[in-house]
Amino acid sequence: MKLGDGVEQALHCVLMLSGLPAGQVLAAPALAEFHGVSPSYLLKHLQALSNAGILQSVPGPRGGYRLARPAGRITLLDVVLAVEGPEPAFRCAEIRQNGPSPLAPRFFKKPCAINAAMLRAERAYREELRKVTLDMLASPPDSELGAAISARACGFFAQRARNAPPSPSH
Amino acid sequence: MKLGDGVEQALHCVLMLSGLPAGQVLAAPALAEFHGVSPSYLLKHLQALSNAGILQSVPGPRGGYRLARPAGRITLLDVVLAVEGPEPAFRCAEIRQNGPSPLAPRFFKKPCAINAAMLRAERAYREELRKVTLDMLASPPDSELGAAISARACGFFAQRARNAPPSPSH
DNA sequence: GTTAGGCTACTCGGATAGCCACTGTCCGAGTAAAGTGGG
DNA sequence: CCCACTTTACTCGGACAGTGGCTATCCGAGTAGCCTAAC
Repeated sequence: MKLGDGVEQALHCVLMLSGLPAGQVLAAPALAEFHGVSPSYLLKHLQALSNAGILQSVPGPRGGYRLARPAGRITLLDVVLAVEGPEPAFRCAEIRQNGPSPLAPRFFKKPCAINAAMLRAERAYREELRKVTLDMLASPPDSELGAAISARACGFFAQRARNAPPSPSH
Repeated sequence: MKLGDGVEQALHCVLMLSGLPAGQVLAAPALAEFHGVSPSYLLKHLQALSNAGILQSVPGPRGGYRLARPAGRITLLDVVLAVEGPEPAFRCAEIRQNGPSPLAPRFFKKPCAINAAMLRAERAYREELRKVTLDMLASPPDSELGAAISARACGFFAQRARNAPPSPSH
């Protein structure tokens, strides 16, 4: 049970993009520099987020990435599934069917109790992630931490954010 | 996010051992043959379960494995953690500290909101697995499926199970 | 017949190669802006 | 002065190697049972 490091990068990126002023985009190299990670590798995950419909990519010069829908409608589960893939962590190989005296095939229609329990646990995991939307993760601006984060992000936005078509599609 | 295949093997093995009559043990080759998996590889995970205190190993001829405590006191979480390791799936690398304008170190005392949310979700996952004990997974003996499973296991026990010291230690 | 000794065979335990997925990187297709020449 | 074209530079997108962990395997340490031989 191990999540790739790209998940954290993707989460921080979408969280940062959630604070971006409307009508502006941020390029992948800027995001990579801000987080101190490899631009090429981050681009890989940004593509996955774009393909999943979470981010919207604007090609060409002054292009970049932007949230495809409001932060309140993007959950942590969306981001994790987009990066890690939708398949569940526990995959039952049905080893009951192996061995010298396998059960009759008609018993295999329903998943075994072990598989059911594991999937139920993973369902709880995903449900917990589904409850959390991006706007919940922004630190309260009245706190010292929130103010510092906002200041850092705004300063970086003023330096690197670019204007782009307000809503090109849909 | 992916669990190793060994988890399923370990779960099926402990579930089978939970139905073993008291005072008997089952050897690793027998468990491997019953489930149709590699004996050497299964042995690796049985060792992990033994080191975790879930199974009890009896060395020598007529030796084998047995549950170290009643099935009602063994949870799925115990087995999963023994095989996969105790560290959480999401590890925050604190990439906030990277980049050109990192936050002040005093803000890093508390984990970021992302890390907190991910750990909370994983906590729910583990809590769900902790609720399920081995005796809950045994199919009800009055059902057709339960009867078939019991018959298969008992037949295999009569063929491969061996007597061993009733309770050597503790 | 009984018993002590040695032997054998079977078990678990840890240390050792092989392979796949994640990590990290590169170059190509596409596009908006800027520069340039002509009208 | 205005406009259309070319060039440029920057962006995203997909295809290509490197490495760590899971997969699979082997041989060694230890022990219970069995055989043998002496008493």
